[in-house]
Amino acid sequence: MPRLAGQIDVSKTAAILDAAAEVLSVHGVAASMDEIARRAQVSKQTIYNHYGSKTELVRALCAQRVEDMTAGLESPEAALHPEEALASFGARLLRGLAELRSAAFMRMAMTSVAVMPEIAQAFYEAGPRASRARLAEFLRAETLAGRLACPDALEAAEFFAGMVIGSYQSAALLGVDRGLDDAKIEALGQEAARRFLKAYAA
Amino acid sequence: MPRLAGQIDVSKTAAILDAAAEVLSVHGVAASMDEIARRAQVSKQTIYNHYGSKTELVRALCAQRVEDMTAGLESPEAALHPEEALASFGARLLRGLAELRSAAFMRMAMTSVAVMPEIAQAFYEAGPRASRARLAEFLRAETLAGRLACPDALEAAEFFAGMVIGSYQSAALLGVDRGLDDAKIEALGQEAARRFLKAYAA
DNA sequence: CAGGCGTTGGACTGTGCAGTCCAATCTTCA
DNA sequence: TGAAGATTGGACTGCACAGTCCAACGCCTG
Repeated sequence: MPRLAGQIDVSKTAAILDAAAEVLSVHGVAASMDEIARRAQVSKQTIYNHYGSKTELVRALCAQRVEDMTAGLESPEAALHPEEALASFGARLLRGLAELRSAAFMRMAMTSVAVMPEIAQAFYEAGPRASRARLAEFLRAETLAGRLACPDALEAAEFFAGMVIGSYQSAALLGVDRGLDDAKIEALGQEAARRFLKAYAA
Repeated sequence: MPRLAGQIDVSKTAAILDAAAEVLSVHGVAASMDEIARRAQVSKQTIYNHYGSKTELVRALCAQRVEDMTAGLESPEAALHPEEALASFGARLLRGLAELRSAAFMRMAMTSVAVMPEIAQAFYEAGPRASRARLAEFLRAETLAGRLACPDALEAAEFFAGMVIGSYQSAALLGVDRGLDDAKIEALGQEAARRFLKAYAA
């Protein structure tokens, strides 16, 4: 990768961020800068040239992560039958949780609540809060269309998301493997959708 | 508090554990032994006499916590109307989450997944898993009695617990204050119970 | 070619912490 | 009263890590 004379090497920035993601998701905030530098095949000084401090590096990494989360979030498709739409939305939610990376990052954000509360807050808004908001929007539309009856769409969204996620999130965060495979994820999404429709039938 | 000649002073053991709980729940595993000693009004050496190492101290503290969790766990009362029983069980679940101490400990357990996976596992079993199991038992009984129709009681239990807890757990863990007061807790438990009954009507 | 600037790696500083050591003191039992 | 053993506090060791410094080197641009 070429770079301009005396300009910061952008390819290094990415390498550092990637390495930081790997190392931090394993060791949490306790990970050492030396190890990140080693993993990124970059001198420690270079990291400090790019980010100034460990705190800044973590902040940058979290910002990227939050962006990824927001970008990857899709709303339920109104074109489908509500049960199908909910089932597939639920399955997507669960799949997101099941990713190891995601649990590791959530863990990191939690760890640093005391040190950097804004980061944890950002995670909450981009993750749980945003997904519920999207779902609530869908439920409101379905209610207006007469296919559902959700007087409090946000509460209903929390209920549905909670049903699907159940204790899988706690399990993932606590490193307990509950053997969630694709088939189970689909089945859970479907059953939750079915029950939800019964509870909120128009 | 009296003690026997040359015997470990039990009152100190408790003081150490209390201090450790306070300090660790604020600073996480990063808390220093010196501070715990200061808080317990005990010399550092005494802590080492009692527990041998920081790891052992954390382990003991978690064991105590797990015991408390298990002891405090009550089943829904079958004598009540299922809706009331569920509502009050749900409210209890939420109240448990809302306690700051509980979130801090969960965070601590998560932080140490990499270092002491058994501890995290124990938390999972004593917390989320045990409460779901109790609830499932209740649902099975109600199903047998013909007041509900839960073909898969454990799944239904996860659904109900998930509805109640919603994203409040994530919020608590991420240090986001959602202003859960007693009134809201009651209302949530009630509404969740109502919807659940509709979804699983006999 | 020359000067500027990022990069490198390795040495270095300072700090904070786990865990140890020790001599003095306290508490109970025999 | 004496012996056993726990407690104390403060000094001490060893280590790991954040962050700095620096001299040598490469890469562009003018």
